[in-house]
Formats: sequence, structure tokens, C-alpha cells
Amino acid sequence: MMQESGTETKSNGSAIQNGSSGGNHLLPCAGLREGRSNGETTAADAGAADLAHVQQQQQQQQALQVARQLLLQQQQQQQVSGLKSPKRNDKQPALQVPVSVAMMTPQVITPQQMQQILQQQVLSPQQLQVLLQQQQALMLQQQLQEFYKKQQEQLQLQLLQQQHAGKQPKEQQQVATQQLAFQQQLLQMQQLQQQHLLSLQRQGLLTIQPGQPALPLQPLAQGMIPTELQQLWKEVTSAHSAEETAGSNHSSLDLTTTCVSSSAPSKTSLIMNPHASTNGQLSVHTPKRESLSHEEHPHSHPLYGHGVCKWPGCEAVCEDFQSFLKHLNSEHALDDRSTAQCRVQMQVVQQLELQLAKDKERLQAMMTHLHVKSTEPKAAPQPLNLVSSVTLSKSASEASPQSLPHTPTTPTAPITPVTQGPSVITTTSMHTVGPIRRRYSDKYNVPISSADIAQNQEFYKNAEVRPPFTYASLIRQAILESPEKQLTLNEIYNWFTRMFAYFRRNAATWKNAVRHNLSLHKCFVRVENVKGAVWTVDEVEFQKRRPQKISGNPSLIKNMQSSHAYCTPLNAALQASMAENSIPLYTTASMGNPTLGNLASAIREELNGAMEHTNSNESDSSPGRSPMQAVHPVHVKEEPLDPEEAEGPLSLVTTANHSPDFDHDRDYEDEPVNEDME
DNA sequence: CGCAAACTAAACAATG
DNA sequence: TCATTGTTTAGTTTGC
Repeated sequence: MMQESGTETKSNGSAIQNGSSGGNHLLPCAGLREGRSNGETTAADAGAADLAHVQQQQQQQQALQVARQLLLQQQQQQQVSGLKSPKRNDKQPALQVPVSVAMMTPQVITPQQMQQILQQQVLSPQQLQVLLQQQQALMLQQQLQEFYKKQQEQLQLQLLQQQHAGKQPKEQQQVATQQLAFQQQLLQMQQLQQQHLLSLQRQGLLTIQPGQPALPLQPLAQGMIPTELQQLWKEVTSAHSAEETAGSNHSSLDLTTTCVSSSAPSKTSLIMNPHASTNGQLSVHTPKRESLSHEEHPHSHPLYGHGVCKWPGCEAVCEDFQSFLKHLNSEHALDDRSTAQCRVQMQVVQQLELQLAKDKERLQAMMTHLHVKSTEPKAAPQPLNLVSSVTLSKSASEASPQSLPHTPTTPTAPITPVTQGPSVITTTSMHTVGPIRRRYSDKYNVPISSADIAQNQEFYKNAEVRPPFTYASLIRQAILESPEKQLTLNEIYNWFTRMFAYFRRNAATWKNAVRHNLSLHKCFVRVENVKGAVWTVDEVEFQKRRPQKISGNPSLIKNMQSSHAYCTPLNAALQASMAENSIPLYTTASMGNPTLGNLASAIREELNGAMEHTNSNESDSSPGRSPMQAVHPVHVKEEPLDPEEAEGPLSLVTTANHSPDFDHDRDYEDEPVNEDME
């Protein structure tokens, strides 16, 4: 039969064809890789978490200041280059972001600015997190202040009119009642926001600097949560048409010179003006799209492309730009639905940003722990430099192909964008995913990093970024994540589309590739099942696939193996290895470089790769492997592994984050190819 | 430069 | 007939 012959040729006599291939070949350290996707800590590393928390507290104290300094530097640069209008942010992915004048006082940062910060990786995770939180608070406060002013004016006006009229006691009473209710509402919201701010401050995430008149926590200018704010906005402005409202409020919001049109819109104009040129849509990853200014390019619009309205979930065909505008005005006017969609989009962006912050925080913690002080231009040479520096420096150059010369003494200076999109994803465990996909790293600006699907799954779910993993690795991951360690082809498809936004388009291409990989690689074994054919993974074969990546670097492997074999905490292994081998290079060659993160990723990837293909499995009895190779795959993780859990045959996969039925039937069939995303 | 891995595309067959 | 599944080949890109 065809299936049998295919199986035989692929299995090469060693394959397990009964679907139980995983048992003795499961990666021993697996099963924990997903346990930290939300930053929780386990008992095993509670101490480390506490330590990290303390460090985080300290670092957060400096985060805002650093961020402001950075932005001030950017502002100065851009003033020099003549970029002053907040709308002139196109065509320059790197330094396109205008910065409002008063950056030394808390200001709302535009999505573009945030994007720039993220892209350039100039902020530590703590800094980013603080920045994000503070921006939220600032926007709320700004909006609230304006709203309060407006409301007060209206009330006063009404009262004044009625006093002059001296009539209509009913109306007067009504107004008074409204005023009372309104103030009660504001008080309630004030309490809410105070709690929020207190919470932020408690966490050290929000630093209210002394002597900041720009941030007076006025009694009534607090306590607003976004939805309430939006609702109030709508109420306040309901008398006007959407267009007029957008315009008038826009100007009325213009408290802060240039910041309003670019920053406040991240919430207000998004809500109030569906035509806002900054729609924030995946701003982190699609800079070119949002860089287009509607006003400056009359026929280009972030929500319009290829004759299709790109409003989320719309895709209405508009033959020309005018019809698009009509469509936009009619279908996506200011109403509850559009507002809700905006909110969703904002949440998507926020989620991505938070994910970024989290991962950068991890990286920062690692760096801190590894004594890599990013503020030191040059670190003292470490005593041990046993490892071939070629490997690591090579990795560094790979990891940051776009890095430009810059002053090493200003490590946080936003000199150059390093990468975009997935560059912000830290490499974390990814230990069951396996080989990363190097091929198109430059083409897609994908850094050389073995990002962790579990850790970054939210990112890949939302961002149409090509995951830097090979198809084989992804297929394997999909299969191993399934409860039965087997999937039908269609289930594999579903996993791809569920886990990666990237695979929600061009289905014909990647599905073909999936089938191709399933057929081609011996590690994938087709098993006839009651419900048809399913695919399983032969771990032995999969591990065999790995070529020697760092063959010229045996000392590293040796070091890793000798000191940290068998599921010792892998981060400890990394730390030891880096401390003994990598740090000198690291510190001398790249200190102060914004590509530190990429370098670290590259280093870790090297370690991963080395260990992954040199190691067999714990119980591996494959012939021809030396005992030294019987090491767990060092997919470096940030948390120690639980040996018990790691040894269980089912420990390869945890399905904590995996809901098999989650949008299981959602079908991301061939969507029209969106070239502008490529 | 050669090699190998990975990717893409496509042809083709079997199956439901 | 058509879509899906699976196999295979060919060409290209990329990293070593």
C-alpha cells in the first residue's frame, strides 16, 4: 500500500509505527517549557523570583528617567534633522518618531515612539514596562483633565444660563441632579484610578516625580478607567457629529503642544476619529503601514490597501479611495461597534507590548544575573575565555546584521534600529521546538533567536511574523503538544493557524510545506489510526536530524556537559557557560550595543544548538553515542527544571496553555495574499 | 566553492 | 468531479 511503503521508506527500519514512539525518547527536560508563559513562578525558583523582583524594583526606579532621556535624545536628533511634525513619521523606520517637547516631564508617548523604543531595544524590560504603565496613566489623566474641564464648563454654562433665565426650576433641578450624579461618578472613578495608580506605585511601576506640575492628581481628574472614559467621552460629545467631534475635541485636547495628535490619539482619536491616521494596528510590527499619513498621502490609508478596507474584520472591497472613504464613514463611523473594535485592536497591541516587556524583562534579568552591566562601556576581561571566540562573535554578527557603529559609552542611546518584529522576542526555552529557522533571517528581519513558542505564543498568535523555526520543528511541536502525541494533518494545520498568525495566510504554500516535511523527514511517522492516519514524531530521528552546528567549539559543549548535565537548572548552565566562556567577548565586543539582546540570544542559541544535537535523550540507547552526549538538550530556560516532571514520559509536553478545542474548527483557509505584509 | 538543510513550487496519485 | 492527503522531484536560498 502507499501508506505502508511511505512509512517504511521513511522509518528506515527504526521508526516506531504504533504511535507510542514518544515513550523512551521523550526529551527528559520537557514538560516545563510552558509553565512560565505568564510569568508565574514555581516553588522551585521562588527564590530566584524574589531576587528578580527586588532587582526589578530597583531597576524600575530608573526606568522612567532612562526612557525620558532616551526620548529626549531622540527628540534632539530629530530636531536636528528637521522632523518636527508628529505626522511626519514616514519613510524612516529608524528615526521617524517625533517627540513632543517636554519629554522631561511625563508625556504620553506616541505609538510610533513606543515602536521605536521597542525596535531599538534601548530599554530594559523594566523600563519598557514602566513606560507602558506610565503612558497608560498619563493618557488617562490627560483625557480626564480635558474631559473634566469640558464638563465643568458645560455645567457652569448651563447653570449660568438657567440662573439668568430664572425660570424652569424643573430643568434647574435636573441639571443639579445631573451634576451631582456626574460628580459622584467621577468620584467613583477617581477611586478606581487611585487604586490603579497606587497599585502601580506599589509595584514601582509608576514614579510620580516630585515637582511635576504636569501631573497634578486633581481630585476629579483621576479615577477614570478607559472604558468609562470612552463612555463619558461619547456622552460629552454626543451632541456633535462624529467628524466635528473628532475635530473639536482634538483641538480641545491639545494641551501638550505636539503630543496630542500623536499620543493622545492612541486612545482618544482612535475612539473618536475612525480616520485617525495612527490606528495602532500592530504598530510594533507593521511600522511602514502606520507610517503612512492619511493626510499626506491622500490615496494611501492605513486602513486601505489593495482595494480592500482593512478595518479589522471588514475586508470590504472598495474600488477606489473615494469609495473607501465613503465606506469608512458609513460602515466604520463612530459607534459602539467601531469603538469596540478599536478597543480590541488596542488590546492586541497592548498584549504585544506587554509580551515584549515581559520577555525583555527576562533578558534583562539574565543579563543582570550574568553580571553584564549594560552601563559599562567595557567590562573587565573575564578570567576564562576558553571558548572559541569565533563562534560567539559570529553569532553576534548574525544576530545583529543591521547594527551600526555607535558610541559604546551610550549603551542606551537609540542609535539604530536593530530589528523589528520578532527581534523583541527573547529567546527562551523553545526546547521542544528544536532547530530554529535561520534561512530568512535577513529577509524577514528575523533575528537569530530560538524564541519560545510557549513563552511567546501570544506574540506569534497575534503578530504576522514568521516564526524563526523550521517547519519540521513546528510540526514536531504541534504533535508533541497534543495529548496523544499524534495529530492528523488537518490538526497540524489547525495548530499552525492557531499558534501563528503568520500561517493564517498563504495557506497553500505552508500547507504544502507541511505535507512535504511530513513526508520527507523520517522523524515524522504516519500511523494508521481508527479515525484515519495520524502523524507522530520519532524523537530519535528528529534528534538525528540536527547537524553539528558548533563542531569547532567543543570546549563549550564539554563545559556544558561536564558541569550541568542531566537536567540541572539550565539557566545555571547557561550562566556558567557564559561566565566562563562568553562574557569576555560579550562584554568587550558588544558592550553597550543595543544588540545585546540579540547577542545573548545568539549565544544561547548556540548553546541550544550545541546541546540539542549533541545530546541524545536521557534514556537514549542509540549506538554510537558517547556518554558525554547523553545530556539533556539545553534549551536554555529561565527556570529550573523539575527532575521528576522531566522524567515522566508525558513530560514532554504540558498542555497548560494549549486548549485542544480552542477554535479548533476555526478555519484560516487561504486568505488573499497580502503582499504588503511581506 | 561545495555541501547540506530548509524552503518553495509543482506534479502526481490515492482516497473519500 | 473535487478537495484532501501524501509522495516525490526540482530548483532556490542560506549557512557552514
